[in-house]
Amino acid sequence: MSLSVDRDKFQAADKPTLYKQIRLDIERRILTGEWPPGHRIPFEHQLMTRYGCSRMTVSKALSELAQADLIERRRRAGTFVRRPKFLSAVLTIPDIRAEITTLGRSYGYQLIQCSRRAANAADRARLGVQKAGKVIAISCRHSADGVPFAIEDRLIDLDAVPEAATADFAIEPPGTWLLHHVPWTEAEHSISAIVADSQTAAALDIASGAPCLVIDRHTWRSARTLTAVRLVYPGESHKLVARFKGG
Amino acid sequence: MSLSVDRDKFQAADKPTLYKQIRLDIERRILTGEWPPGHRIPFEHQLMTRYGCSRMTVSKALSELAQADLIERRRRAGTFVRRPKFLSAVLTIPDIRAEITTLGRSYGYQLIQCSRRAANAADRARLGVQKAGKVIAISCRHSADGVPFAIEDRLIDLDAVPEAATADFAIEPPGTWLLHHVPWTEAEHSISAIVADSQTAAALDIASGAPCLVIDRHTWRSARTLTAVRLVYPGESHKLVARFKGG
DNA sequence: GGTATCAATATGTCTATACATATTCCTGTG
DNA sequence: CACAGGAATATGTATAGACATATTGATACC
Repeated sequence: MSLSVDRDKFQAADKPTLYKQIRLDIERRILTGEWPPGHRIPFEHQLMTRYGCSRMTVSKALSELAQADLIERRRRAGTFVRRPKFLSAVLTIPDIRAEITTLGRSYGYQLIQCSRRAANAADRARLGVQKAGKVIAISCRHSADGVPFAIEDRLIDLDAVPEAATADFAIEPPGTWLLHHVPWTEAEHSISAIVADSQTAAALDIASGAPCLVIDRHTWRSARTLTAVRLVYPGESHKLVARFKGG
Repeated sequence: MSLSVDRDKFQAADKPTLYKQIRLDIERRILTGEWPPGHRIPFEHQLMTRYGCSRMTVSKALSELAQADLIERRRRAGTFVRRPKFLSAVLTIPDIRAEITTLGRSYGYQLIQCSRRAANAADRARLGVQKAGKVIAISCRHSADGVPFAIEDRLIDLDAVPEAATADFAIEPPGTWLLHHVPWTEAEHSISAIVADSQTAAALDIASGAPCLVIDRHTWRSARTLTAVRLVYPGESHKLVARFKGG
């Protein structure tokens, strides 16, 4: 029986070796905006005199930053801070409201239910937390041009996200609010298919027994659960598309 | 809606330098399941004799894999394939056979139909190619412990993949064969939900009208279509999981 | 002015070597 | 047998040097 031995990779204070110090130093300058996107980072031979080490060492630091997509290295030209990377936007959590409005369609939102309560056993299981705390449970519906687009059933851990108590989910969809107010570090999508029961069918205005695509999303910040949400989409009219490179 | 994963990084194909070849070789073994999670990767000095290079070179390949979280390196103990595979199903091309066998279940495969023909209009539309060429059309079924796992309906462009003419798809599943023989550069997954028609239901041994998860995958090499495949999974037993980081 | 050519230059890869460091394994001791 | 401590070992970091390669920028030529 292990009490969830979770090796905290954020606190794991690596021994500050030289190349790691260099990497962190440059990373800090980028993240604080001291070196904005497009900025040219000092040449390797300048960095080696600055840090008093060999070129291989600064090269190792820069290589890791390049692999993490924070910088871009171009022969002869130099090394540059990358523009806001698309990869993260790509793997980011979609904001349904933005998704619909950017397609030029009108977005509609109805709050079905919103309650605040102490977490019961089912809530704790769904959030994957041990001890009881307060949660907000929300049911709502998104629509595009008046046609139901998705129904959402969400649980927010109020201990992890106390600010959520002040949000008005009758006006702003919880997903949109969270995206704008709460930073997250990890997320997991679990995608499956179901057939609509009568209640779901009524909410989505489809036939009972029609296929639906389900996304169960769990979101964390530093190993702490923030929210769990289930989104149900009419399965014939919606598709998830993922395009990627490999080889 | 889109989970729109577009990892487009300008360049087409990196020059295959030695350390990159090593990295890709190991990556392939991990992703195809040849080296399952927990497997200990050969020691660095073994890899340097295998690839005929210095330890620094294999170390660089391993370091990048470690940064990508595919492997874990432990001093004195060795290097191991990591258990939680990041960005699994949705963002990689899973080898169904490996997927099943690494879970310790027995893999079963039945070729339902395999024909070779000149591409008709429907084939061209599905492959997204203009001119007619030869194609291989395959229908088959995968099962785990004797229970149907997925049905597969695939089209291979023989002009792009002439080696496929020599493969025996009665023995080896086409997905597995392709993964081991044909390098790809881009792929797109389109995920949706359907209800099983009577034929699908019979093939998957589920009730007619039961939900199914569908993956339509299109694979290219340098903008040239290689294959298009539709995989149908029983929707209640199977889930696609995508785990990712953000902020 | 436009263009082909070439040298300069910054990054990219690789080697051989050295020592540091964390773990495991083994061994001697109580 | 338990345990402390040392030897063995695989990875981790760092060095200097060498050559490769892509791209820029200047130069010469038409």
